[in-house]
Amino acid sequence: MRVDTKICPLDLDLTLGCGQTFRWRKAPNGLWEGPLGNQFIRLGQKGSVVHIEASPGGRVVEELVRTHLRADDDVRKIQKALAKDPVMAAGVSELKGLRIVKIDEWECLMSFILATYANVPRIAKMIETLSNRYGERIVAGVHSFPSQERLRRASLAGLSKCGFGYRAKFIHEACRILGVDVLSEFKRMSSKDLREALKQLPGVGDKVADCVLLFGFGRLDAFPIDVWIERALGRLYHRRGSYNRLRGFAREQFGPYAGYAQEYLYYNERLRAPKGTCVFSEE
DNA sequence: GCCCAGGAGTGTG
DNA sequence: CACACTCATGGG
Repeated sequence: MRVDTKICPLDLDLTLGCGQTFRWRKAPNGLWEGPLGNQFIRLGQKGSVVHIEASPGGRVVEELVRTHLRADDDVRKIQKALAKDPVMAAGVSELKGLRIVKIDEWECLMSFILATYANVPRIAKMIETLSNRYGERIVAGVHSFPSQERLRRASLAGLSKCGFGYRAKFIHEACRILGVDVLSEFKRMSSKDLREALKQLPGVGDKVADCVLLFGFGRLDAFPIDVWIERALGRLYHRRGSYNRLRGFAREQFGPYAGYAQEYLYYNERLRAPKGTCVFSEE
């Protein structure tokens, strides 16, 4: 199976390797591997074509991958809109194929509760531990992300043995609070109301809420601010201050595609800047 | 050993 | 509103 990316650029390495998703691994043979829903997926890219393998096989895999990679986003239009900002204009040229990922709402919420104050490798490890203990086996050594029903049955004592630290309690309490159909109700809410609803949950503050809005619910105007984004805004835009202050600046500066701007800044600040070749430049 | 990490919760001024 | 402190723990 294949997804043609000729119409609009899509770069698997940029998209799956930039830290916005935690379960994909690049195998030594160059293929990206990971669980997606209840299937184990392998993705490879040759030029403008993405090859898909799934086990167990299914007919809806391509649609699953297309949704996950947001293959229908018109990133050229998005980058053109963002390029009215000179910093963006100078920096997006090598990130044309970087796309925001669309993660399952439940998986995204739990993942970013676990992600608080941890680095990306550790987050990936925690999510793998959670999946191995509470998810269902897909193929040898790979488990799906645990469903609401299964995770709700997890005891605090069990979660506390997973090496999550104080996050174990947040996961446990969030599972108790969330009803079965709450997430489908969330999907119909405005971004503003959804953000407030998410922040009611234990372990969900401004940053986690914005991550879940962006990566889980596909609200492209959300602008999560972590330590890397805070640095980038200070370094490139000379902006500092509270979360809400920075968020206000981002909304005004980047508009409805602030989420994409955030991902470009994040990639540059966390993955590119240490190498010394900054894509983005000051002024 | 150190410092840091896709922070949140709580209390205080 | 802002800041200060605490919370557990693994990676570099």
